[in-house]
Amino acid sequence: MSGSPTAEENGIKKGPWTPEEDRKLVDYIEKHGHGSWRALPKLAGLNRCGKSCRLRWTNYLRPDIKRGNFSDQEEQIIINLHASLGNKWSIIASHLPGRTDNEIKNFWNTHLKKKLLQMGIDPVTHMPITDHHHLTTLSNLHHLLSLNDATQLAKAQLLQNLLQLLASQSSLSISNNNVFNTQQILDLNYNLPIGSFLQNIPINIEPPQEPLSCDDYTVGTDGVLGFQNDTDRLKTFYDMNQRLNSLPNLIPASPECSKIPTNIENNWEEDLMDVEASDSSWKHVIDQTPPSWTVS
DNA sequence: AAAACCACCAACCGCCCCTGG
DNA sequence: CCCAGGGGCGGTTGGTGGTTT
Repeated sequence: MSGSPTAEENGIKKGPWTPEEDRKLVDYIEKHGHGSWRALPKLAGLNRCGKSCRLRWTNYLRPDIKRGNFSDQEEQIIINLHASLGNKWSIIASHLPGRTDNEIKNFWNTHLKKKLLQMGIDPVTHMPITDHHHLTTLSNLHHLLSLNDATQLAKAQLLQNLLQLLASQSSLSISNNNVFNTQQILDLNYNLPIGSFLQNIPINIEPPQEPLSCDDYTVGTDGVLGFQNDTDRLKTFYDMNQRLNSLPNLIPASPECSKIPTNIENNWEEDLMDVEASDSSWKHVIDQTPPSWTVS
């Protein structure tokens, strides 16, 4: 193949950066700014290409880079933003101070994608996966419960959808005035782990009688809190609840399958999968009804 | 204890788009 | 309109460290 020589052919170094190279790059940028990235390596005394310098600076050496694991809040923001923006990593990164697009992309590919798939959510569309062949969690349920008839499969499917709906955590919350409250939305979206939300999940909710009052909350400051979806979600939640309750009870696969979860917290979905399922265990999850949940 | 396997992540590559001259 | 440079993105690689066999 002909063409321009590769970096290595030009004697340009590749691979991991040494502390010495890092120091040179930082020193130069602190004194002169980066200017033209193409010109920088020579001026800074680095045997690297400009692009490598730029990536090293923006992804690692920049002073405002945040280190460490992603918080639940950051994770939720990424999921929410990805649902509305797709793979716009730089835009997503702009909502997470100190995080780089590359870091977010890696985190998405190694953690979040897997997590969503395990929850039965398509990481591309953020919609529940309906293809049975790809519903791994459902197949786990199937195996767990020894489901062998259409009714139980249907119930498991509905339950799975319900879990997905809860997992999508939504912005559902009701204030004393029966109006969604911004702080509640933010709490739910950004501050509370999913498990906390689950503990307040109502099941015997009434269907919305009319469109929710949500003029002020259509879109959050980051542009991701679409309220129409929340209304839809609430309706869907209600509908699934009705359908779920109308189906016969699940039958435990064996006597050992009758353990009842005593506490479902942050890792509630894992708990659900781990605990050998029984009707009473589902009921425990589903029947946690807050004192006053009405929507009008 | 050692090899094999796996998960994670920094870094790279090639392509594309945008912008300014 | 064309071109060059900068920057963004998807996909991938390779090193490292932890876990399993």
